[in-house]
Amino acid sequence: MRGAPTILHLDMDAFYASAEQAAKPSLRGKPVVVGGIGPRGVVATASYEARVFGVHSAMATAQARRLCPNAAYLTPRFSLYRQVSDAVMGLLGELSPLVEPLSLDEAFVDLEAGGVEPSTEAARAVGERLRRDIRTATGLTGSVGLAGSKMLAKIASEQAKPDGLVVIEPGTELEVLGPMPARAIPGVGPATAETLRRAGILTVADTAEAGEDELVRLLGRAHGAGLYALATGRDDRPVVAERDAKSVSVEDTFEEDLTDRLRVQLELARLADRCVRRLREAGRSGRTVVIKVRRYDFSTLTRSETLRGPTDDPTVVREAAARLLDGVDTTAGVRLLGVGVSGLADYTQEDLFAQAASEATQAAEAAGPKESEEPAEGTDTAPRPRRWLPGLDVRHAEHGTGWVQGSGVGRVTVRFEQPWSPPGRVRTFAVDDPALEPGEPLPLVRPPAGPGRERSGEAQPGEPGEPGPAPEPAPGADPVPSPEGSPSPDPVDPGRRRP
DNA sequence: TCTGGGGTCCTAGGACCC
DNA sequence: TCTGGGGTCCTAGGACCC
Ligand SMILES: [Mg+2]
Repeated sequence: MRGAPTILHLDMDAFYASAEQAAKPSLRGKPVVVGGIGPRGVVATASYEARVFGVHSAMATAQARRLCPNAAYLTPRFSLYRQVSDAVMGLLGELSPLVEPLSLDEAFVDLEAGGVEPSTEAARAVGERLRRDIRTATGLTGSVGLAGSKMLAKIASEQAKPDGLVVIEPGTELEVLGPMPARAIPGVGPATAETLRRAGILTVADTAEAGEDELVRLLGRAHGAGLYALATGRDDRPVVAERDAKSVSVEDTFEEDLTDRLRVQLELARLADRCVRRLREAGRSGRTVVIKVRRYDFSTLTRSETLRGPTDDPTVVREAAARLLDGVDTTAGVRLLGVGVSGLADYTQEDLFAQAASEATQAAEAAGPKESEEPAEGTDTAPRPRRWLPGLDVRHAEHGTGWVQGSGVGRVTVRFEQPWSPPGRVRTFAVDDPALEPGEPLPLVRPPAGPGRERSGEAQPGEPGEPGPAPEPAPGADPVPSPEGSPSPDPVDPGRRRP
């Protein structure tokens, strides 16, 4: 606890959805849902316009479509969100060396460690300036909470949403916290809230009143003691700059349950390769391999095996995963598979032990050793068919850059617009039109077109042949409804909503 | 037409060691 | 030897967060 509100929590507003609206002028002010597009997808972020319809994070996309059929449903573009996140985190880094990112769109900042005078006025001024700078640099809004502890800074930013700033003055913690539902405390989720409710504990004040012993009895040692401290306003957790990851994992939910054992083995090997690729990109190796299997009925199990030493060898991880799968019955159908590696070490550390162990296993199984660096046989099946997922960037040889609005029955609908253009128009192409290719996200704020930036004779990214405001689509030029992606032609025009 | 993907931390039992 | 007891590692599962 501090005497001045110098712990800052930043939370970007509806981050993914807002980034999409900033990138796609035709979606501004309209309901936008970012998340899994497939039959088993869930919502990652809904824009505020979509939340009005009851759509929220973690909801099945299918249910969101029922509630809000006219929203634009977009697949996430993490490369864009990471770009924006890097810019925002860079601004935070100018405030203090102590920045603790919690996700792409959230972070704590210790302002005192950055030399900000420990007063409400100074902290507030820094917070407001930060919000302006974020808007200028990214075009997006973020909300800021300021308090004397992490928990209260986070609660303050929640209260500040959207596009606001809230200070919780040190000394007022308990009167602010007391009436709030226990669920408002970070770390109290559905299960804990239910346990507390059954014990008659509904508010934070109730939680504090219950006492530490009772909470430990209900929730266990660590959780009970931790919750008691937070409920009584005691929170001395320091802001710590980013730590090294402790595990790397990859998982996939399949559109339809897998029943064929060979297919299950193949997918698991692919996942192992993807996991190792990520591990290597991070410059790490790991000692424990874990697989995850979610069956048709959503029952989920994990199996793990610890090697004698850390590895980043795809063959070693693939084989460990395959061994672990041997002990799992998958005959009734599998909806998800995952592969993870934990017990991470710097990958410069030798993994000869693990490789030796793998070779021993192979010898025991009388299986000839494989090429270590090659993807598993059959796991690198090259061209999966190109999929035009709604929301993704495309470039057309003649019309410039745009994004996929929907696709189906052999056609793909593209809206040609850029973050800095007026709303653009829609055109439809055959899915295999050679003039159409996947594109990269454009920056949300137009890069300064200073001299020296131009590439020789090439047009600026996004400039189609025809400048100026886009005309309305010609009647009849519109595409057909799509089984995947947004309803065409205009997913969000309220004037076209069905009754 | 139910229920993603990437993580972190905690618990609990058995093995093993001191 | 016990009217024992910690640590630590491994494994499996679960809660929680964004
Ligand atoms: Mg947010």
